[in-house]
Formats: sequence, C-alpha cells, structure tokens
Amino acid sequence: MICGVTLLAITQPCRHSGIRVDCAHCKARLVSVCAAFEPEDLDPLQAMAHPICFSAGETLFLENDPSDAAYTVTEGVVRLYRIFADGRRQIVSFLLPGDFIAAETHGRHAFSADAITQVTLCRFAQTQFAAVMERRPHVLQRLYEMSAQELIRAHEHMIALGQRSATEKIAWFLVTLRDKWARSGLASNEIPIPMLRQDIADYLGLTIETVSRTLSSLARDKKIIVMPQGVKLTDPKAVERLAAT
Amino acid sequence: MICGVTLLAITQPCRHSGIRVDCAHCKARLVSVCAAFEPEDLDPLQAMAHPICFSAGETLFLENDPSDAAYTVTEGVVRLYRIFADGRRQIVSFLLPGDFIAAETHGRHAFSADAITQVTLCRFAQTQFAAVMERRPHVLQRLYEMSAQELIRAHEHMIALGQRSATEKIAWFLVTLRDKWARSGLASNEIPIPMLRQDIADYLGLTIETVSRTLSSLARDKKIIVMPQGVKLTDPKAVERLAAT
DNA sequence: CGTGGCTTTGAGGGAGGTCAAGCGCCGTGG
DNA sequence: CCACGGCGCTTGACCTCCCTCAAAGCCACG
Repeated sequence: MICGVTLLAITQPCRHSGIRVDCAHCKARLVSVCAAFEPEDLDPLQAMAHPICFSAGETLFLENDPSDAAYTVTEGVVRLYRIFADGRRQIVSFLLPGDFIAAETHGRHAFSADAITQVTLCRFAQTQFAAVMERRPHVLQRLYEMSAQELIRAHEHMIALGQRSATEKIAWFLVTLRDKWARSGLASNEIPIPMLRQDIADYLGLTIETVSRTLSSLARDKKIIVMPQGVKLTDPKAVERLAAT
Repeated sequence: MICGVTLLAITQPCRHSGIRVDCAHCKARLVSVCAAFEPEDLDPLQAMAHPICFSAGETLFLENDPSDAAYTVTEGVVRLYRIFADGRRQIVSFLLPGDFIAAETHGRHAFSADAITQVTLCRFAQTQFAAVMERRPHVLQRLYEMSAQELIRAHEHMIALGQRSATEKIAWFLVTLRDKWARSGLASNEIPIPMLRQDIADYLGLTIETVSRTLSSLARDKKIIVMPQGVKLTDPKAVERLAAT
C-alpha cells in the first residue's frame, strides 16, 4: 500500500498539549537543526523544544503575522506560500519532517504556512533559541549551512519555474519529492503525494488541468502509475531524464 | 546621463594585483557581511580580504569548480547562473556591490558566475574565514541573516517566475533592480541596466523578443523610457502597480 | 442515494515562443 | 573618410503550448 506513513499520520488524533518531547527518539532530529546537538547533550534542546500539533488544513501562521519563534517539522507536510490580492498563489516549498521554518523579516513571517496533512512541529521561542546559539556557535553554523542548502534548493526551483516545460516540471516535481521523502527515511519509487492538484499547480506555476493532463500522459507512456494517494515511478530513469537536473 | 557609475567602471583599467584593501573606505562594507566588523576593528578583516578584479565578460568560476573561498562584490555586476546540456540558461541572481557569494555544496560551486561589467571582489579564503567566524559568532550571525534574506529574495523571484505575466515580470525586474541599486547608494528612477536582453530573458524565464516587445509596449504607454544603458521610470507608481509585490 | 469536493477529459483561444528580416551602433580596414 | 561586417536590439508573422471554460467522472460522506 502506497503512502502508509502519511495515511497513518492523518488518522491519528491531534492533541495540542500533554505531549512529551523526546529528542532522543525523534525521527526528524538527524536531518534537522537539532543534529547540531550531541546525543549525550540533548537536555538543553529538550528544555526549549515545545511540540505543537495541527490537523490537515489548519493554518500555522499567515504572512505578516508577528513571529517570535522558529519551528522544526517532525511529522507531516506543510506548504509555505504567498497569496496575491487577485487570488494567485505561489507555493514556495513543501516542508517535510526535518525541515526548519525561520523565514521572516523584522520579526514578521515572510510567508504563510498551513498543514497539508496532520503536522507536528517543535517550537523554539526566539529568545531562548538566540540564547542557546550565543553559547553554541556550531548550532548557528548548522543553521547557516541549512539555510545555504535551502537557498540552493530555491534556486533549483527557480530553474524549474523559469526554464522547464509542463512535462519537465512534473517530472522534476516527482523526482525531487521522492528524494525528499528518501531523506526522511522513505526511499522508494512509490511517492506519497498528500498535496492536492491545486497545490502542485501552484508550486510549479501551472493549472490543475495541465497537472492532471501531464500526469495522465506520463501514465499513458507507461512511465508512471497514478494512484489515489501518490504516484509510482515505473520507469524512474525516464522520469529522471525528463527532470533533467 | 544615465548609468554614469557603471560606464565609469567599465572604462577603468582592470589590474589584477597591487591593489590595496581599504575596508574603512569600502562603499560596499556597510551592506555586506563586513558590516559585522566594528569600524575600529577592521584589521582582521583587512588582513584576510584579498581584492580580485575581472573584466566584463570574464568568468569568475563555473558550476562544480572546487570552491575554497567566499567573495563580496565591491564594484560592478555579476550574474549567477546555471546552464543545461541543451543550452538553456537560468540566471539565478544578479549580484551588486555588497552581495556575498558563498553558495556551494560539499566544497564545489553550485552555480557559475561571470562578470557583466568590470567587477572587483574581496576574496576570503575558506579556512581563514572559518577561523575568524569561530572567534566572532556575530559575523556568523550576520552571515546567517544575509543568507536568510537572500532566501526570501529567491522566493520572491520564484513568485515572479511562476505567477506573473511577461509585463508583470518586466515591471518587477525594473522595480527590484532600482531598489537594489538604491541599496548601494544609487537611489533614482533612472535605472542602469548593464545586462544584455538575453540576461534579462534568462533571469525572467522569457525570450529576448518578449523582453524587447514588453519594454517597447511599456514605453508606448509612457510608463518608462528605454535608453541605451538603462531605463527611466517616468510613471514609477504605474510600474510598481504592475510589479504587484 | 444524493451532494459536494477533487480530478479528469475535451474543445477553443490567447500569451508568449519561434523564425525571420531589418535597424542602429561601433570598430575595423580599405 | 567611408564602406563593411558584426553584434545587439527591435519588429513582424506565424505557430504552439498551456490556459480557460465547460462537462462529466469518481469517491467519500451524510
């Protein structure tokens, strides 16, 4: 069954309090900022990490909301986006477990975010976080490296938006999403896709119709199989060739 | 005369050695990483900063070149880009004085860069730079902030590429370029544009013909005046409205 | 079984790409 | 000094890919 992990997450109840933080067993730790803390030195991390939980569809925050915290996604998928007055929406990135949210200017969020599936986050209050970094430069170092990495990803997204055809965009989306899942331990050519067609369209600068048509066309060519909750790459090489990184 | 600054830079001779670093009088200092150093504490900065100079058209480095340094642009304009096997090119950003270059993965440059005008850079050897940051966390802090800021700019570029029409893209390009120049002290509605039409096209995901047609159309509507080395916004409000940030 | 949200598919149109020609500017050489 | 050639830019005509509008299918839920 495809997307077992995601579906499981959706069906679990979402409790907003009373959850214990357990950094030692956190699946997201090693791919997140938290990896800057040694396993035998998790106490200060655990002390300032506060878990929050959102159901699918809930809004984490809106653009321009005052921001006094940073977050690490520990479970679920988040979309980060900006909306125009006329309703156009650009999804800037999909956040998976391990991803860090700190994009803000002058204490306000630069983008809106909401939960695509059920989501759990670790919340770090800005002041505490700053204090910890003061004493542990390598945490800041780690944060900087992650941000630089994120910048490179953003650049590749730009390439996709600016230079690729609809088919290439979809192929690129599938391949990069597969690799992102792999990073959080789900390495497979069966790619869970919890987001709606509209999300994919707004991520790639296309319309839902074009997304749908393109997926159908790839399926007709026996390169993929479209499933209710995701896509299976039956000819990964061909799809990767289309993605043309 | 429009673009006096840029033209001056182009006509100056480019000497590759024998230039003294003078951080105290560097125009780019206050907007770059170097702002993390106090005015009375510029010696360590000056000690590790090595100036390099490139003529218009020269390549600074190519994608995948090993990278053992970071750079700050002190004069001129640089384009950062990636090229595909089939010749498509996406320009990821234009770097102006004060901008910092450190985008790399695993010691290799993630993108290619070359000089659009004559360019001078301050080079910081990776090892020295890392050593300084070790002792001065606030430099790292500054670097992180700049990188986060850059990430936000990249996201806005993505929005431009994904959601905007040709006219909106051009308007956005003009407005943001104007504001970038303003940041390095050249605040005016007469915008120097040292880059070629092809550069603009590859930056916005358009063709040179569309760039040209769109500029002509904006000029016909009396919103701008197209000049040999740049563009003058005759109706800044209208152009800003089109840019629809 | 009906309703509503999401997706797929089809038909037609338009924004921007492609191809091609011509212009303006500048450096070079006769 | 002017003719020539090259490069970058502009403009026009045509075409294509993707968007728009519309309808129908699928599935979950009441």
